[in-house]
Amino acid sequence: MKIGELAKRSGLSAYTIRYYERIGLLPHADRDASKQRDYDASILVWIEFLGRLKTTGMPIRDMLRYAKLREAGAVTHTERRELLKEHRARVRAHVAELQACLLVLDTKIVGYADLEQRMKDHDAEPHRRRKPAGARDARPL
Amino acid sequence: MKIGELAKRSGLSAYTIRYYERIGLLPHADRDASKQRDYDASILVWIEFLGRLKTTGMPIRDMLRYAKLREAGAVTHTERRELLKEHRARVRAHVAELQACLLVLDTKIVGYADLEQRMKDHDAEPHRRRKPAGARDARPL
DNA sequence: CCTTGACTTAGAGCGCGCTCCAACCCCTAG
DNA sequence: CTAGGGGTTGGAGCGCGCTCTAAGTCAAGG
Repeated sequence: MKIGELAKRSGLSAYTIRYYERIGLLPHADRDASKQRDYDASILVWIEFLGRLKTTGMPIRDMLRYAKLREAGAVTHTERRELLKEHRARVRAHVAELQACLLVLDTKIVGYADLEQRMKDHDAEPHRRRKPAGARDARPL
Repeated sequence: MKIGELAKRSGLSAYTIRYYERIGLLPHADRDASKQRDYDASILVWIEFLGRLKTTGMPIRDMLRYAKLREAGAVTHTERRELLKEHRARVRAHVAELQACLLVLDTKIVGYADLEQRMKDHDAEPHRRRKPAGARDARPL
């Protein structure tokens, strides 16, 4: 597989693939007779995994650490596992943070909806306070 | 409150506060007699909210849109609400993506743990395959 | 009075992660 | 034979979000 096809299949641009190779994120690809990169399909698995690390916010320099360990072979399993565990902890913390922000966002959005409702009420019947007492409010539970 | 104190209280640097004012994320602060920014504590609420937008990955140009609407007053409530709803949808999608990645990470981490276990077993008793049949494996459910 | 230090401005610089360019090479189809 | 469309390289450029610098003003404390 040449770089153009790998680009299509992986979703990365050819520019990015070459860049990743330059910095060491992708292993130096074998070249064919005319010095063009010739990829094995197995590289896709690695690229996909890199994508997940990226999605979860891992900076390139850390992916690089992981890539180096990977290239160093089986003796680095423990180290890689520790690296991933630390990363996972950070991602979990980040997800929790996002969920907290989502609650705030919900509150804010509901707040705007309320304000609009009140403005409509005000336009329609300026002397009532807040909502008109409707049937749906009769039993607040 | 002067910029130095606001920096401490908000967690932003004074540089960043000035930068935010320059680009319009923070309203132009009133200046005291000697032309120094003099803040009201209420600005902290806005900065905190900006922080949540940032945490949730909103780019500055979108925060700017929101800030402009805010300055335009109550007539923009609906628009602001829509903006936040769209943002919320993106954040929710991102959280879902992260959670999917976390599952992959979990699998990967367990995989490394298994490999290590097998290597130990192999060192100890090279002729057995995989795990020694222990009590905890007797009923796989 | 003079120093200290926090403040002011416009603008330069930085780290990240690409993205693209220039100039060249090589293979294939018409 | 030649045009087109891929590939190669090193290095420049970009968009983002700050971060810092230079040169200056100002107010309070010793």
